[in-house]
Amino acid sequence: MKEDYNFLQIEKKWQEIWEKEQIFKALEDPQKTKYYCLEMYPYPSGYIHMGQVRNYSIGDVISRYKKMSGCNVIHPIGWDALGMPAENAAIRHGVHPQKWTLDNIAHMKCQLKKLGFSYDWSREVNTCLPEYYKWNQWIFLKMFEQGLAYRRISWINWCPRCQTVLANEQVIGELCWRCDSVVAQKEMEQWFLKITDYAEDLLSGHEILEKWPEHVLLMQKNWIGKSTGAHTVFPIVDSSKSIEVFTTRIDTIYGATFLALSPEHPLSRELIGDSPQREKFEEWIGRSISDFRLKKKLGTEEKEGIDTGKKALNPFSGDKIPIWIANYVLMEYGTGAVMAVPAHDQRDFEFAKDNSLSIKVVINPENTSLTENELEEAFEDYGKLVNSGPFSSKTSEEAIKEMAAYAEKNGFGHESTMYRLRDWGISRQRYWGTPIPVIYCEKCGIVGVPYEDLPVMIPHEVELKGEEGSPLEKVPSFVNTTCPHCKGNARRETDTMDTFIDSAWYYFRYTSPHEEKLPFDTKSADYWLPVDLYIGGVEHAILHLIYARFFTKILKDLGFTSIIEPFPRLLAQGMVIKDGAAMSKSKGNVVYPDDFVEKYGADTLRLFILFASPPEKEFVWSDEGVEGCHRFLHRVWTIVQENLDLFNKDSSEARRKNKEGETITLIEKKIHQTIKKVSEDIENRYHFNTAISSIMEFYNFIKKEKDNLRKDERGRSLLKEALETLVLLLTPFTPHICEELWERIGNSTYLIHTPWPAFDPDLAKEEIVTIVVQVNGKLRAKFEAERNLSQEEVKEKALSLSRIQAIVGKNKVNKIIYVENKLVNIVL
RNA sequence: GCCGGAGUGGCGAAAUUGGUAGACGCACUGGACUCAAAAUCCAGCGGAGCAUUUUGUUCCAUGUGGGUUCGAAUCCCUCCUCCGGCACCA
Repeated sequence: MKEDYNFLQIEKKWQEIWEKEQIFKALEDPQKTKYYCLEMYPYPSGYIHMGQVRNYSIGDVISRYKKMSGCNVIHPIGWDALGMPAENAAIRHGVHPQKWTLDNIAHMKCQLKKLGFSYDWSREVNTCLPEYYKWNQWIFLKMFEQGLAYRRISWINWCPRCQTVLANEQVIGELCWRCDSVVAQKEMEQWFLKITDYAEDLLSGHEILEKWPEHVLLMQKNWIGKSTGAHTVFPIVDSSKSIEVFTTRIDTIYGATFLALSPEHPLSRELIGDSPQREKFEEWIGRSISDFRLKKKLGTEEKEGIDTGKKALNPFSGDKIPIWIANYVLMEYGTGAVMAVPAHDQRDFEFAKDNSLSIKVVINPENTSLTENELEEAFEDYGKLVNSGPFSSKTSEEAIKEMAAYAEKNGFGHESTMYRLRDWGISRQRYWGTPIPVIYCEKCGIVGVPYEDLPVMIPHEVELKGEEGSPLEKVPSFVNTTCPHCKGNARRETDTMDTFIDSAWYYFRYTSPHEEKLPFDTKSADYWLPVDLYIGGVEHAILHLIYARFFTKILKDLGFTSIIEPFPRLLAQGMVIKDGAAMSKSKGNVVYPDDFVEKYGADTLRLFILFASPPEKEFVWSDEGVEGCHRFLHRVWTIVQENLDLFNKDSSEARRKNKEGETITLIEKKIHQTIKKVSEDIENRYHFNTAISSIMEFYNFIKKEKDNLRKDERGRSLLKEALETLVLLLTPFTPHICEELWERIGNSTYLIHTPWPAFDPDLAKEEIVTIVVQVNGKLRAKFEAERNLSQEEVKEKALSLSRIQAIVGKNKVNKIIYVENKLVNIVL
């Protein structure tokens, strides 16, 4: 009796069974090879979007494949549940952030379950629960003890109308996201994590990450931005003070015609001193700093400066050079002061031209000499030194080494390394985040909350209006506390942590999600970690992935883990595109998965997403493609249904071996070739699109051969084997339909516990190969030949072909190129 | 500006190590089934030409122009377009 493919019913049925039987529960088992498959956990925005469906479908293929291949797989999921959108919802709709978040999680959990992902839900992690964020606080305190968490004044975005700090993401084109006021820059005391201490580790760790996409490593490398050079001290004339600069081009130091300080440089104000134009200077410096902080303007802003009237002594040349304050010098890189070499640095060149400062050539290109008057732009390449005292005529490379050594010997400089990486500012004046566990006491200063008092709970009762600073400041019961040391009155820190902290270590928590004494159990973490495959959007290439690597290194230094890199293998998936743009609410081109699950089923949606393009590429959504995949699943369903009788009759006779003397049939070959191809595509390349296409080819082949095969006993047995293989190979992609068919053909095991089919390399080999015959590189003929025929035989055969003879004719054969089992190229 | 990545039929793509360009799917066209339609099944499907009863066969085609090679979508150089990252980092 033929039955229709009722996907809705089938998917519901198996999802319930899987859940009831808890077949995806991961247990530590030292006997088995573990496999940790991790996908980036979602923010509970309300709906699972297509990007996440793609992310999780990829992970599910790998997880299911690895399980069938005998690995002990951990495949967890959780919620990145703290963050701004919950607060915005509260401000706009008056719903409490916690309720909003938990409701969203409940809904999205349903969505994920309807897609049939093989998650171990017993390990679900939710970062907005005290059981989780308690450990953010715990780790923070450990870092605070080590001096890795510290407080300092820094610049933040400030909305003058709302009277509040804005995160960078809340500044939209220099305007406040809420009230459209122009955002100002303001200095505030903030908490920082000393990620810069780990700059070198983060960089050298790349060596282990050979299986990361190169462009991601490159982005991180640029972000860390290591450069080597030298520090040099320029004494200020008629003063006991001096100015230190960092340069990568100490070879150009004889060409330094002025120093430029950042307006924020501690000496700037002092150097202006009692200058007659002091007031103008003060105004300019104030304006310059905040202008300058508006990131958008960086690089486009006109270079401006003020002459302090003071001079500094170039320790190499003995020249007295003017000290300027210039808006193009960054305070937070290097020393906040630069030696300006207009002839060999384009920025200095422009500044010198605008301010009529002198220009001095000290590097010449090979075989040319430059003159100051003719320079139209700075010559920035390496070359040969001139006008550089004892270093003249050396090459830049030589001079860089020797001059740094000279400076060191004479006590005014030394070789040094700089990074662009900045310390991680984690303070947020926000409600829906992890409270920073610190208490301010007038007597005792900054005191960490004692471990036994953790967690510092996010207070439930709070007024969220989106105005005036941190919401927690206005909760007296939260703010007012006692000092753990002196028991006197004290004030609690009201800033909360950046939510990137939560995601910096959640994959540790998955390994022991119910651990109560520590953030995670070290033994469990040692068993499961590192993550064998981490899959996620390429948009997290820098921030999240650097923070997670940083936290792992800290946890290692604290002795809680032995791993040095959390994610040895990263699969950065491409974006989901529709109508030429990334799917996003603001673009209005979002397609929600639910409608498709309803209409075609989860299996179809998953198959389509995986089939459309390889994971690292962009995925272009098209409504029509879905139909094709749905049709394919229908066909698979039908062909198995039509041949159910095979499985009833001789179910005792499992896969049979070929008897002596029986030739290997095409269908056998196809079975083994397909298993090989699909396994390799999943295992080595993660190219699911080609894996699926070869399953489709396999189906087409079965379809064509089935009537023939049914004619004799051997054929029937092979057809049966082919159909079984078809179901097994499809399982990681479309698990529900496969589970149903697997049951219908008489199996009682879950597919996840069924071994992935193995291929026989001998059977997968082609015995007859097509040899291509080219003449002068152009395809002229083909013939079939036995595999591994000798070179002579193949050449002879190729030359004997009548077509080839006609073409070759009387021409002289120069040489013949031979590629084994592939081609012959006759060169005339 | 600097650093990456990509560009292949009408569309998504394939070609894994330099060796048959376009697998697989979508769309489209024709046919079968049907009173009819949908669904399904079968066949065709880069362009141009020649020949022809089909089987054939030639030329052109992987953004542009060059190069290396017996042979290039693949390697090298030029330019164009699109995407991503960084962006006064001394």
